[in-house]
Amino acid sequence: MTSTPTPGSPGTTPAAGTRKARAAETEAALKAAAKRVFARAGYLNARITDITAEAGRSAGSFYNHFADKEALLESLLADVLAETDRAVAADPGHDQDFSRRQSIRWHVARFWEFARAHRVELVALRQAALVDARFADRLTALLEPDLRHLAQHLRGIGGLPAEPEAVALAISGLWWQFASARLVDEAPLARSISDEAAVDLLTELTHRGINGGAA
Amino acid sequence: MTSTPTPGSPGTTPAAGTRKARAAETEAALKAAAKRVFARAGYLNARITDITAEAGRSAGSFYNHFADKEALLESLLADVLAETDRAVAADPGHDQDFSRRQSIRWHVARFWEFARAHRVELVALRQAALVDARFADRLTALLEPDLRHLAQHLRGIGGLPAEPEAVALAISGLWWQFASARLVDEAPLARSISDEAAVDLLTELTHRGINGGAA
DNA sequence: TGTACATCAGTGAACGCGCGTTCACTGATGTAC
DNA sequence: TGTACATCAGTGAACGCGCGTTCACTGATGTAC
Repeated sequence: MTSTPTPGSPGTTPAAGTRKARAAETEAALKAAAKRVFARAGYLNARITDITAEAGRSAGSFYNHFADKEALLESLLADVLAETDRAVAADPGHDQDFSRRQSIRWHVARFWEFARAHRVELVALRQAALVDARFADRLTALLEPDLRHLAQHLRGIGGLPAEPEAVALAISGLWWQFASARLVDEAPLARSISDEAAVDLLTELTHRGINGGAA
Repeated sequence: MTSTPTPGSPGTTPAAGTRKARAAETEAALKAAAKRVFARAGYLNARITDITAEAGRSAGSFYNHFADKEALLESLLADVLAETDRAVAADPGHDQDFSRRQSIRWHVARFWEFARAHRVELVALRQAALVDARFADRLTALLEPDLRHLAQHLRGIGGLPAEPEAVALAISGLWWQFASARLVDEAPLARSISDEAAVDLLTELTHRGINGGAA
């Protein structure tokens, strides 16, 4: 062989104990720590030194991996999107007919899983969006495909209470708000509702709202 | 109050306002300026010097009237509550029967007026609640009576999709989320909807959700 | 009524805290020959 | 294979920016007599 194997071959996991492995380990530790700190204190309240302390690293180490707190959030969001893309790709073509309760329930359940799995990142993004226009745009961009997807499913259904886009906005808002109350705010009222009951309720409200309650 | 005339604009007439009148004027100017700054930059991004500059006062003047930015927000919220109490007191006993579309529409319209009139303060409160547990409690306390009121109206209606409290939470969330999208976020989709259409849509979705779409 | 002093609202430069960010340094890993 | 040097990840004390907050000062209003 010409020399030692190049430690940085793209796509391969670096051998344990190498520099790159150590660096990757630290980066992962910082991201995991950030999620815990965000969950505990909120994104806006989280200090960089909170994150490094939680990860058991020094303050300066942070800047070997991220330019600032915003870059770290971007990195977390990229992970979410990558995972979501993988999940979407693994999905078989789903039932498009929103006049059927089963079809609605499938969509609500997917949404609920997504919100539950990524609640920390989603809440952090919403907080960041309040303060930073760039993240506000990112949030809009994240939500828009879902909105269009929903509106698409509504097109062609008779007896909607308004334009498909407006109804989609309202329905989407209903889902997000309820998920937020249930998964994040931990409002006492919301906590007493099981995940299944929540999905059932959103399904039923959506179905009635769209189809006028006709079975 | 003495019989001294209230002074005119500070620049033109350094008129003989009493001290208290001058102080009250400055306090009002600071509050009005704060609302404009909050609307423009958001509560969290607003610096105290932004507010004093907008009000045309010096930085130090702020502390003659408020201990800090939080105290100013508290003061704005007190105004909102006082005004709301007055409006509620002026209200005749309203229709309690949520099986009637008209009754729902009345409640939605009242809610919409409230959200529209006080959107700046409400958004500021929501932002403050993200960062400050005291305001989080205040927000919960502000919303709770409405929630209970709503749940009360739902009790006794047959065929609800879930417990009255859960349905109230979802319905209330729907209203808030939609009002927020329409009145605050200025999402392009939401802006194309008129106030009346918004109230109609929320009324219809609520009515269908509660009553299963039966007219 | 006029005069002298007290008090108050407002001013803005200066101060200082919190926290993000830097940087000289350390020890370990990689490379050259 | 061993040796000397280069590079890198990590460290943590120190630096400095932004912004809230203070405070000595000013001019105007109120009060005492």
